[in-house]
Amino acid sequence: MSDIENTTQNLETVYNARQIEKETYKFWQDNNMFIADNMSSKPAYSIVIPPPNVTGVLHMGHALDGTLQDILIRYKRMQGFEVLWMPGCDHAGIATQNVIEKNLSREGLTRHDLGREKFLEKTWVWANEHKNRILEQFKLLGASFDLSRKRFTLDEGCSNAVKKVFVDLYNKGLIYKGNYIVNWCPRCQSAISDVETNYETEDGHLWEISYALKDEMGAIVIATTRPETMFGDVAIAVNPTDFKYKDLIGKTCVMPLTGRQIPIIADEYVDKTFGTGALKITPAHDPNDFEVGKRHNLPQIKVIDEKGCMMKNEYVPPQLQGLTREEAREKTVKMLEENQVLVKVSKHVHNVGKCQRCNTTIEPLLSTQWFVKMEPLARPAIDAVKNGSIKFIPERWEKNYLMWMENIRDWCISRQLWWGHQIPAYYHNKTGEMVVALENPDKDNYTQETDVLDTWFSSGLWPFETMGWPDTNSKDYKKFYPTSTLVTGFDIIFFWVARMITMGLEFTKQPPFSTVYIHGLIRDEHGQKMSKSKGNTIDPVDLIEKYGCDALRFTLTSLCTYGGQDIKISDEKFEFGRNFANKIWNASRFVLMNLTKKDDELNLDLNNLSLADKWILNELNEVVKSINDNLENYRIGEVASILYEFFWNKYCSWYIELSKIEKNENVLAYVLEQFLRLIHPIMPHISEAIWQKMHVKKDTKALLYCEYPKYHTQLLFIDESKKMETVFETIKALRNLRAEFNIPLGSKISIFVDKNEDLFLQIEKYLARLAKVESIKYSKESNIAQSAVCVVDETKITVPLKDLIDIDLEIKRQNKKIEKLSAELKSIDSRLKNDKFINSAPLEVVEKTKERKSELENEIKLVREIIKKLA
RNA sequence: GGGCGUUUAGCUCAGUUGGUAGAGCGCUUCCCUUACAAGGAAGAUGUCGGGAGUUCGAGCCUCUCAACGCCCACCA
Repeated sequence: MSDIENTTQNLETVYNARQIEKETYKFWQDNNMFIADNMSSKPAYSIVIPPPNVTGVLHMGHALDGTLQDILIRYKRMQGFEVLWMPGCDHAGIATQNVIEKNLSREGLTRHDLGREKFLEKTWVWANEHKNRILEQFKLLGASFDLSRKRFTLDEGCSNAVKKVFVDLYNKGLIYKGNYIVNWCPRCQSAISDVETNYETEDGHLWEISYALKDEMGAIVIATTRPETMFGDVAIAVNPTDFKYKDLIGKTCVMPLTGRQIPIIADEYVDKTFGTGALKITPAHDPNDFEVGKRHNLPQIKVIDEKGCMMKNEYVPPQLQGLTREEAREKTVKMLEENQVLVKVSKHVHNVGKCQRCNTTIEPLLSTQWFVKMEPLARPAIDAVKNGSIKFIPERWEKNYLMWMENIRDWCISRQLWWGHQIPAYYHNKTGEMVVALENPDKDNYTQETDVLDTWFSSGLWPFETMGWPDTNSKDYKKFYPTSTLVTGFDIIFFWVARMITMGLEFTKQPPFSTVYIHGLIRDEHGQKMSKSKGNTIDPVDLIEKYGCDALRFTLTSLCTYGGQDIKISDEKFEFGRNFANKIWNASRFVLMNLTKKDDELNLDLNNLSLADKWILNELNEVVKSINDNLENYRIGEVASILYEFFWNKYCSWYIELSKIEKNENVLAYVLEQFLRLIHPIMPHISEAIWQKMHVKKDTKALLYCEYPKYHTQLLFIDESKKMETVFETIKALRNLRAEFNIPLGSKISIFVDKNEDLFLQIEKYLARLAKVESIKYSKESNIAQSAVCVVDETKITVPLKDLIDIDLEIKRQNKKIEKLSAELKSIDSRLKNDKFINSAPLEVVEKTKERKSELENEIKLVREIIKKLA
């Protein structure tokens, strides 16, 4: 029939995860199995990877995120979709520039020593060296992404897309340049956006400073947490309804230390109850003051520079000029004290803005920046989620997204960095006239804007810039855009997801994806965020080396809950996946060793099945149904536990054991093969490797391409399944009895049963092997004087124990059972006696309860009789 | 200030149409039974955070309180 090559091969005795994983991944890659075909007639399913930073190394977050994407991709591939998982990296503006600058500083250099061009050259060299590293690491996860399409947010295609988007938005009036107060990081030397600013609670002080009134006695006392900014004050503001200060509004006061004169104004923004109820207005260094200043047409006086130092200008006292913010604060306070204008100092806890990248305290600073007007872009992005064309899973993130979108503020997109997309605006060298265009209109006379764009500006275009946009006729764009599912953590919903949605809708008129699958964040065993500085990171590469990639994937998957809770991990947790992989290997090894037929795939003869065969097929069928259902609904953790339970506790513990008694090779192989398909998305390597060894019909080249199992009604065997459950209960009861009476497995037992003769005849061989039952006799009445008895499904199984029996022990055992049964009966009884239950509960439930009642009553009756006879 | 999440066995956590609780690890006893000791068999363990309500019936729904965590806002 088949030649020797087609014979199922045996598996190695020891499961060497890493070796198998390396070989298997190479097999897929060498055969180009991850390459998407944009001319395929199959329906498309596509995912774009959240592009990891070029600076990055693989961490547990990637491992989880990558695994989940790969599971979806592999599942859909097996379902017959033409899948594309688009890989790539992000240029990570600030992060990368920081790395290069740090390297330079070791040589005692700054980027300015090199100049822009040289610096970028150096950065490109570094980026090119590193941009493959992280995607190479993703391969260790078994990622089935299409590396032939690998992209980079600074590559030519992305750069063109960025330029086009910028110019279009500008022409539509949705990008503007202006002088505004922004979050300035004195260390990064750049503006950053609101979402890149984190607030930390700090212990500070509230200083109350007296400002003397001009031309009259008296003073007004203001409260501030930042006295060093006072040199930029342009007014004192009080609440118009504050009677304390009613008479002062409109008057002028004289600033301490500098003697500059500023007006007292009224503005409703001022909180009467806070501090002294009087507020100094410093528009150049506080966002709220900036607004107040604009309302009252006040000047803006800058006293702190881009480095966070006091400026050298007429407003700052000479002895403070050039000092850092911190030094200046200390000295200012001292000076105020000396001048006896410091009225009060109190401790004050407040929130201080920090740069997300380097944790430096943000300086709100007046500067000229580029902004995207978000409100018009947000509206369709809100609608898309509200009308369901984009769905979040879990749903609760929708609310989060909508709340942010509905209160959206303009997005500061310019960064004073060199690494990134240089803004396509050009200034005339002489006139200063500005042109926003794809190309420099005249290289001799125009100079390009030096600012670059926020990194998230280009990643916001990721789903379509990677598909060939702006060429909407490109094959990839037509086949794979819009993408299907976006998989990411909740921490970048605002940074990334929201921006992709706004940009996608604006420029492609379609939502960039239909589902956003949000998973939890990986934390350490104490629930702390993992970070290098805390030293609590776990390296996925180490875990893969130690436990294997499939073990890592399975463990992570099994920890995913439907609600997307954060996942706490520790090294030992991965033993769970390792043990399961080992179990799969060993069970498969047993099956393969026992296959004699050469051509056994799917030759299921439904007319020639034993009770056990029907049971396992029925179980498998139920599993198939529920796995498909759960995968469609992103309940991936559930999928892992269902497969674990089925394989370990059904297939291995029972079916394989039964097959040692009575073997049906077809079923044994069929169930294993189907299981390998089912587990493949989660544990791709081990399943593929075993499948390659067992599969003989090679009509499909790889498990990766096999059809994902489907539910079949002809595999429903409900009655047989129930019977098998009785068999298992019987075996368990007998084993329990053995354990309780300390009967060694070596000594066989005989049993008497009073019912179900047909079934017991059928399962005699099972009981013989699995419960060491020597003989089964049938008798309505059995002498139980020297016996132990178990009752399974109302069948009385009597086990004569001769002198072995300890009657007291047996009575105790039976009484324990009565107790358990009675407790249940009691509660069921009270339910059934309640007319309201009978009337209002569904008929089905009432019937079920009644059935259970009669079952319990019978069992209790039987056990009572047993006790009576024993006593 | 606003919003969200969590609180279930010693530990880590599952538990979606409401029908008196599950897994893994750990623990106890026994077993190297010819796939697997990273294994097998048999067990023990919970007033499901507190309180109230709806219901015949609540871990699950409503309200309330408490503890912990996160996000947004940013009263100087």
